[in-house]
Amino acid sequence: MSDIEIERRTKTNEDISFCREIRCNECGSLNVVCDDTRGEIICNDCGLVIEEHMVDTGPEWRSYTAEERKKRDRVGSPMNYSIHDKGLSTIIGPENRDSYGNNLAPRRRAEIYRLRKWQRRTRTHSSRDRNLIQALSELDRLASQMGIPKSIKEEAAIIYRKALEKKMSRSTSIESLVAASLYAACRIRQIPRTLDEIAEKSHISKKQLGQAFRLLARRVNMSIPLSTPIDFIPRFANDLGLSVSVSSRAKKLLKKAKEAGITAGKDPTGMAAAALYIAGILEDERRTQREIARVARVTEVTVRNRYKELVKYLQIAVAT
DNA sequence: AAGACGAAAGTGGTTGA
DNA sequence: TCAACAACTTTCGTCTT
Repeated sequence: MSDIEIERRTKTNEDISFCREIRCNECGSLNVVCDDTRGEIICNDCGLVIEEHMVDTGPEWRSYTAEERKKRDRVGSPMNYSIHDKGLSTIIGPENRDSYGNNLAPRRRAEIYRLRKWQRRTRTHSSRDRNLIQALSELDRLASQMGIPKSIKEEAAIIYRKALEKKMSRSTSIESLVAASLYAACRIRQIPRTLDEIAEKSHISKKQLGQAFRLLARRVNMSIPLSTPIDFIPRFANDLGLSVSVSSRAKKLLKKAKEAGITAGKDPTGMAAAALYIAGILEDERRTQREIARVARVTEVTVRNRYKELVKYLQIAVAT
């Protein structure tokens, strides 16, 4: 038991805030923090992930009045593009009559004519903006449905803008590009979602999403770290209702596996699933392969294969 | 009856000529 | 551009608890 190091997430930056009214259901502590970056509520004493996939309750991207605009302090440059009427503004009608149906005076008539002209011009100029409006609203919907924290949503918005600058909207649908940006943002922040999960909530296929993402990674030169199995452990463990000791154990197993070089080239979710399976047995909180395979979105066969590899390595480790 | 195991064939993506 | 290739999935029969 002593070799199990309980990993504690502590208050490290301002993304984390205390939420006093919540009590940890594992140890009863009130030392519970809210981590917006990871989208989780975590007990600071025992490390239990109390809540994840929190719904983002922050202000909307769009704003329609000067007062509202002042409140939008949480976003940076993408906001410039998100202030838009979204097609809801008044359109000056084509008839030269006032609201009573009377003909307009010549001077007034000329004025209205000028206004119409400018409205037409600004509208045709804003096709790019309209793309962003649509994209950002889709991003809002997707992120909120998946419980993605706002900081990651912003990251995704920035990535999307970069993609637009590279003219990626020519070859890729808005939906695919939004989903790919979100996927990339999650990878960058080390709390990966699987392609499957995002494709499911978005209205595109996994294949389309994968293609869009690969194109995105190539065109927008940014470093997207490889997702490691360890990144998936907290989420899967929580979905399976496993205790912290199991996930700590699983993480330890994965670290050893990585040192042994048997994780390379393997699906990280499958790897994470197998580690949790073994850790569950070791910690007497067994879950069936089927249950684990379901939350990790891989097949039982894959869990088994990874599991066999891990066990093979572990026996060597025990023997030496 | 449910879970675990493994073989065999199929699928979609990557790589290197 | 195409074929070889590795990883993963699907399917299904058998063994174990």
